[in-house]
Amino acid sequence: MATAIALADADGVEALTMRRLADELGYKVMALYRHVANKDELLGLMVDAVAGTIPAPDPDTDPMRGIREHSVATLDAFVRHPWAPNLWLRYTPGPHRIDHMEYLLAAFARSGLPDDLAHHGFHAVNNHVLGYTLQAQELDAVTDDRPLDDLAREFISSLDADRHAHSIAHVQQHLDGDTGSSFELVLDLILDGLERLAAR
Amino acid sequence: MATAIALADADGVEALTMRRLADELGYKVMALYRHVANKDELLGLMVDAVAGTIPAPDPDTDPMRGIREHSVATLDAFVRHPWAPNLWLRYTPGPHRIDHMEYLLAAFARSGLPDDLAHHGFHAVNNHVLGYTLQAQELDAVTDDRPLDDLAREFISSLDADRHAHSIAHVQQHLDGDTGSSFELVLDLILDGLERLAAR
DNA sequence: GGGATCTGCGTACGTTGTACGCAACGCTGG
DNA sequence: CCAGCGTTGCGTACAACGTACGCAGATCCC
Repeated sequence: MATAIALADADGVEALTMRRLADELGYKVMALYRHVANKDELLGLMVDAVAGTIPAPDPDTDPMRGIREHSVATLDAFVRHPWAPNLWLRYTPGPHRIDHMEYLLAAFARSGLPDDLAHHGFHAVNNHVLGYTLQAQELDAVTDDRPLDDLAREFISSLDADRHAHSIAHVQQHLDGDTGSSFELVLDLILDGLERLAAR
Repeated sequence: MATAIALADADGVEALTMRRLADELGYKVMALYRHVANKDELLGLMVDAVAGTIPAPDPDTDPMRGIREHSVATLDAFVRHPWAPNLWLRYTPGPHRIDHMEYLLAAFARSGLPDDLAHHGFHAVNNHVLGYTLQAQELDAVTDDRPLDDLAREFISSLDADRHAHSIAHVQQHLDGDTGSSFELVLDLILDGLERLAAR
């Protein structure tokens, strides 16, 4: 598992072939099949292993604060393992992912939000973390080893200055780096919004 | 393109092979390569074609309302083409996707939000739509032709009733169907939150 | 009417996941 | 101590895939 994860981290998940993994481990391909049923199972286990590295905040920190920390920790793991978020969705949760899920649900349960808002909140936070990472990866993935700025500028100049003025401005904002990360801002938007809804 | 999309819709994107597509069209494999450089380009074009089917609301509807409608329309397209959201992230936007992006950015520009909030808002909404669809698909994808309810119940009974009480309750809520879709609720949470931030 | 360009395709290759069955090892009960 | 059995590693083999390459016929333009 460790080798497989290291390999995927280093060269992308598409570089993780059974042969390559076997090589790396000093075995031959078919030996791997004594330990996993097939590649799919391997990938599922890898995802769950990543989930296992996400630390759950202390169970008696303030719920909303715990949710925040938990989300940031998850984002962190996804940044470390860029292939993970995509696979995350493709498999039935393994034990670590269940714990991951359980923590978040427990925090929402302690938050005092009414049941249905807690339910939606869980999904909202999950979506946010996952969506945000995927979107961030979009940029990385597209850049085939060329500096991102170059690509952005090239993209801009491929656009029609009139018809796509806003798109140009938006990319320009990224280039100028004058906007921080949306991640925590939007996360707070969601959490505060939930509390405000509950208060009514 | 139409055939490729139909194929992916029907049997999943993994069933879309160059040979299969050629067959379906009544050609042989290598003929396809006169029209696309490689499979990757084909997939990119498919995604852009899907983006082209997403109707943009009238440009002078109220901005926030336009954003809402646009998001719902996008969700709709993603539901129709479940393979799309994943690929969406993997390619530099083609012309239709740029228009799609441009509409959303223009609406935010008209919304009166300060620049940085508009910038974050754009990402927040994109994330939400994308994340929400992906999450929804998780469920569909996992179900290998078995009724979803069965799988959910099986999942529940595989959990430890004490350690995973919240997870069980959450899945149960889904089974009972007593919570509506989070999609619009959370979307509004984000949009309202942005306006509230701006008002301060 | 003759070249250039476009379109379809046959053949072939390298890479991938994995089925199948054999051999060597180590444990365990008599 | 040994027979038998489960476990582990692996060699061979195959089917499916994306696609490089080059030829042949059609179409278009001057």
